[in-house]
Amino acid sequence: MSGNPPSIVLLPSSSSPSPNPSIQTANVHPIVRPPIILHQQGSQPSASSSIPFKNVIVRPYRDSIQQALITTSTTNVDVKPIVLQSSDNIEPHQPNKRIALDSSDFNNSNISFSAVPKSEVMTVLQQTQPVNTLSLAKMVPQSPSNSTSFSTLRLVTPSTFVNPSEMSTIKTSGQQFFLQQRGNLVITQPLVTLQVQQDSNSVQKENNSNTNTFSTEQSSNNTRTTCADYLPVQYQRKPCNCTKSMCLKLYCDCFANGLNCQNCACLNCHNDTRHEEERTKAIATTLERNPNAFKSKMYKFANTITPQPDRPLKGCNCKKSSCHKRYCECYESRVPCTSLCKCIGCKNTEQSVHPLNVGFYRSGQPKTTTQTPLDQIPRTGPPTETTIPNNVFNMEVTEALATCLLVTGQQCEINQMNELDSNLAILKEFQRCMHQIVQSALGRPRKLKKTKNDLDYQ
DNA sequence: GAGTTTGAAACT
DNA sequence: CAGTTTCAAACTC
Repeated sequence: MSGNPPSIVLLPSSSSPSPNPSIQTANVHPIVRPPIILHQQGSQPSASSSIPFKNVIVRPYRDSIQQALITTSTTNVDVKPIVLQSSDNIEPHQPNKRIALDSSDFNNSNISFSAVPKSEVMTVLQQTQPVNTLSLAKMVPQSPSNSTSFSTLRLVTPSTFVNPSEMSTIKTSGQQFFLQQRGNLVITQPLVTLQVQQDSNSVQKENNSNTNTFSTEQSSNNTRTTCADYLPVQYQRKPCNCTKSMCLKLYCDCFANGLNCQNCACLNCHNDTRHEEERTKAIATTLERNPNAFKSKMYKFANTITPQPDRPLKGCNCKKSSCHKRYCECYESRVPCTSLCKCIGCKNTEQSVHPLNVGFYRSGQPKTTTQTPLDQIPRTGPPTETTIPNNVFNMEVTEALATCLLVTGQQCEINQMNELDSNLAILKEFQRCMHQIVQSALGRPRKLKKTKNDLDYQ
């Protein structure tokens, strides 16, 4: 990912003298996690209102965070209010647009941030029942004329359970955020979304306004999120490491999958919202050259007896790997090579990947493989009318399932549902997904209406 | 962690 | 279309 050093600094353990007595120190175990934007706006700001919402995205990096930890552990840091750049750089709320800021964006602002007392953080947490959210800080407009409208800055964290007793608070200092917490550090993801609202009560209002929006579909009004945003870190796609392609070639997995780079270690990345125009051009160029680009090259449902629309568009061309290394795209996709392949000495046959892609796992599970519990479900024998095919629970299906469940859980949180109802909603969503997966795997038409079985759960 | 190998994508 | 180069990831040491 391209960009500047982080705007967020994580206070290290108690070995560092705290510059401010109110700042607690903590033993920090940085876990870089993907960003999640939980907050959703159900209503558009009125035209007359002046910037009712502002989204601020700060992009720290793992290495830089760790470096900052080292630095701040030995240095006294002057704590001053953090200063955002002029509001020109913080665009009015646009539900589907993110604004990426880096540390340089925080100069000469008319907005500053101050920490929220823990008691207030707790109060709001109790209001919103956030299992996945954490930390609030108040945004204090520097201009006295604006000071009447005290604003809330909400820091949204990954979908990790957060014990309220391990709460983080935000401290600001010059161009840095200080995030600190008792216990393990939670807010360490490379992309931290700060949502700024003008009205301190609007968190509550906003949640209330969303009570009717419970759905696994994301509203078009919502802050832009991707499926990957919601996935637990172990299921996230791999970050790319591109150095020369600007992530605008098919060399880049992110680009090839039609995704913006996120949490990547790439250099000079143009595969992001800041370079949308360039990215669009690159996509057009790539499609011109290869109309099948951005489509799955391998079939998703191997071994099915019914024709699949995602049969491989091309085969592999392996010469030395016997199609038994991840160099081989067929092997990587856990599907046997087909007549479309031009491979030499292929050992990635129908038998070798069946059942349960035994060869794949036994030949040494790659360290980066994102195997899910669902991948481990034994699946043997050819598919029949009543048995689902092998490989149904591939990564895409698993990710989609996990995403649906996470979205459901987050909607429950937003709607302030109690634990029991939340669990029930998630279970129902799981049932719905499983039913759809099985139906799809059996090649049956997608169910449009709920069955009696579905209704029994309600 | 550095260097090598590999095969897909890009280029000529 | 074929050959070559570039690229990023996988792999090895």
